[in-house]
Amino acid sequence: MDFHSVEHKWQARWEKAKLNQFDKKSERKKWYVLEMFSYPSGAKLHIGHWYNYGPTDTYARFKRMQGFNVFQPMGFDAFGLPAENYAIKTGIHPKDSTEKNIATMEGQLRAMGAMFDWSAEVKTCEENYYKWTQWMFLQLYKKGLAYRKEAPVNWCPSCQTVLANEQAEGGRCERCGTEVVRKNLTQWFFKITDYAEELLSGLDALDWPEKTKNMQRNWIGRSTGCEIEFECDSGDKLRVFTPRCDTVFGVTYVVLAPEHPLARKLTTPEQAEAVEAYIAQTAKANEIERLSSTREKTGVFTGSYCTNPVNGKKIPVWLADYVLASYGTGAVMAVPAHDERDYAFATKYNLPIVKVIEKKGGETELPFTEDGIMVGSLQFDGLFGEEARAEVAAYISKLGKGGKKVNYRLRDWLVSRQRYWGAPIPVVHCPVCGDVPVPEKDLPVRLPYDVEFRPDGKSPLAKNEKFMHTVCPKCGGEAMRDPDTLDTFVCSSWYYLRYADAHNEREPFSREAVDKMLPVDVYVGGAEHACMHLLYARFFTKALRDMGYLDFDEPFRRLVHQGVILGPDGNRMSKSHGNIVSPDEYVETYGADAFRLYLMFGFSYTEGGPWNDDGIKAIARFMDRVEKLVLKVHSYKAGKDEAFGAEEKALEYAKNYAIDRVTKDTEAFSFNTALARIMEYVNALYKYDSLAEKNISLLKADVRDLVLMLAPFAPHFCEELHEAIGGKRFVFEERYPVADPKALVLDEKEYAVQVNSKIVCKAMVANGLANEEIEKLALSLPEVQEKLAGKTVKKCIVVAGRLVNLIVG
RNA sequence: GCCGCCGUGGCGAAAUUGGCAGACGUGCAGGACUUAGAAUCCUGUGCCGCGAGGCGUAGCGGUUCAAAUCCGCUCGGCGGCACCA
Repeated sequence: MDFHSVEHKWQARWEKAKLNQFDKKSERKKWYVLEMFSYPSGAKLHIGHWYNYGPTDTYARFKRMQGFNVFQPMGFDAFGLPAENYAIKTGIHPKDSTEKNIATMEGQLRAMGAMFDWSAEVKTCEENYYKWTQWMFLQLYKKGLAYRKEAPVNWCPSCQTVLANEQAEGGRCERCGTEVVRKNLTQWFFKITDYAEELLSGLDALDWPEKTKNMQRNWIGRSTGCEIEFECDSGDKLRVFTPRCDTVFGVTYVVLAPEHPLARKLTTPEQAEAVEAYIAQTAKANEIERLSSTREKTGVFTGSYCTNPVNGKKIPVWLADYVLASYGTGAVMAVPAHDERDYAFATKYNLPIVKVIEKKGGETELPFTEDGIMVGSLQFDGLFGEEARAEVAAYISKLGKGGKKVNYRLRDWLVSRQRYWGAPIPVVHCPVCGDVPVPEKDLPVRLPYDVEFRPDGKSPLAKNEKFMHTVCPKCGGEAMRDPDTLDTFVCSSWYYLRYADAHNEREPFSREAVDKMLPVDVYVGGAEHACMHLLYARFFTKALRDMGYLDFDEPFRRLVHQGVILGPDGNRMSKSHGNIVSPDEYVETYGADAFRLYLMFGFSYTEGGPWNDDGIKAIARFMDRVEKLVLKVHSYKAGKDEAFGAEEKALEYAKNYAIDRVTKDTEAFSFNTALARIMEYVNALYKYDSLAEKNISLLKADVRDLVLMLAPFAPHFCEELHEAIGGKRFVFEERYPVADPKALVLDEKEYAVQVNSKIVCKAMVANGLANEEIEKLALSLPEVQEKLAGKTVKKCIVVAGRLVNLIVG
């Protein structure tokens, strides 16, 4: 078969017949299959694209043949840093390079032959899309879910630019190697923390990989504990958070983060110099350094004291940068006896260590951080673990000094980017009215083309006078635009909604379209998005629901992560490893179908693994075998009164078994085993075909079923075969074969016969035989009798359809 | 350090979830066809042993009539989080 002309032929016919489009008028049940959209890079499609989109398309086509009205859209996550970096390097404008890359990629994606519904294509960098991204921002703002505050950015003093975290790995600028410093800027945040609890609890009901759910749980980081107020001699009140309030009698000092609002206020004149020096020193240290747990702890005494509310003891207040300003209250009660960090710090600075928890039935070695029995804690002595904490928390609450509290690690989402290639933040800063959102009717705030995006210390947009100067929508006075753009994760947080109504000019999507097509039934993409994209998208869905634009809670019902195809050497493919395998040459030699078949057959889909050349030849051979068989059987002439005997029955079993298993495996994204079952079926057909006497009309029907069965896996190839054997419609307009349960019931099955759990022999057992009969049958076997000589049977275990085990002694 | 996942033939991998380990495919060996090779087809193929038989799912131990699968410890690999009090 000439694969290339066959691919072109069917792709053109599918296109003409609009076969790949979602049928908005159909009554069939919708099935929304979504792959994570692509970033339009200049390079060609790599194996990762093929591995994500090829097998998932097989799944989509399979659902279509099952009678679902499948919606499988594709688009481009087109804003973002790489295009801008490329522009800085080459001088080619991000818009130009991105548009060019999209055009190239569209062509390649079409050539894959996936049934993408291009009529719903979305490109996030186009006005008709980012207009609505800005609209989303405004809705969140109206709802109080967008706010502005100061936050540090990574700043490279040499490149004069803000760096994303991944560009500042190891504390150095990825481009020039200069040490990155922290700089404070006023930036926009989305209040995702408002949804922390729901984002956490919602995970339970989702059909997602457990691993991913766990990562999100971890990321959200719910911690239950107690807030406790320590009153300072100055009268200031320090609140701390602790999940271990049962250790509160062992507090020997309190520590504030250096950025804590009371840090300077609590510093006594004698300590002022040391404290100022310490604050300056920690401000210099960047985020990465500070977060390293191996770093030696440092700190400084403020000179002030506060009082432990449970025992009235006076304890010193320290500053230390091992306490994070952004978590809990930014202050911590230190219990060196029962916390490793506090222990290390107390040892270094000679602070007292007071044991208040003892190990149940054993030596208590400090620091002892497990649950234990309270000691030296007045009325609480003898209490243990959870009960102890409940009692102490209740007491603190009674004292009016705090009480139970839940904290989350999840931080609000910083969405400002000091970058050019993104959606401008639709806010005007007016000297009179302050921050004023741009009225919806004035959207989009257009991203100007003519901008100096080479870095020189300012946001690129800030240098464009024409863009920056505007009038205040509220008072009409002179005002300035926000010079920042939105994080590209904002764009990708709602694209799956836009697909449903991609050409709507009046709103981001109509309620009707979304009600009909959402939520996404199956979402397939890389596991690297487990925490960011997938969490943000869930947040958007919930926020939009609360604003009345949707009525579902979760955007993605089922989630599947494809594995990673590694280089032949077992390393991740990369230029530096020199191990990149390009799909192109394989597609050229063997065709698109063979290539995707190999990707499905050679790997466990969710595992991936090292690339290996050998398998693709085997796939080509398999396709050859199928083609030969199909054409050969098609050339046969059927006779009259054809026999239906044991051979035919065996063939029907083989077919129905294959259908049954392929259906289940494809549903489970277990493409390798699905194809193994189809191969077995092909072997069975060959075997039957080799018989002298055969039922031709049965064989013809079974071969046709083979073509249907294989169609989602090798779409062009099977269209061609389907046509060759007289198919009048597209193969994808046919129904996927359904297994006949009657054909799956065999008259007899082979059982393993065991004596004392060791296999002795095999025996054919008639279907439906009672357990006692099976036991009798087993006992009568000569191999069993031999083992049984002089012993009695104590017990007999029968596993239906599998084995019989005689326990003798 | 913490959390999670994984470890099965020469290789890619299966195993209906506790029930015949190694499906399917590669590779290898032998054979058929061929002047020869390629392609194709057939047969064999976990390991040890000529054999009967024994041993085998990283290692050790446990539960069970029965363990790749469940439990405990050890070793090795991968992913995530990483001073979150």
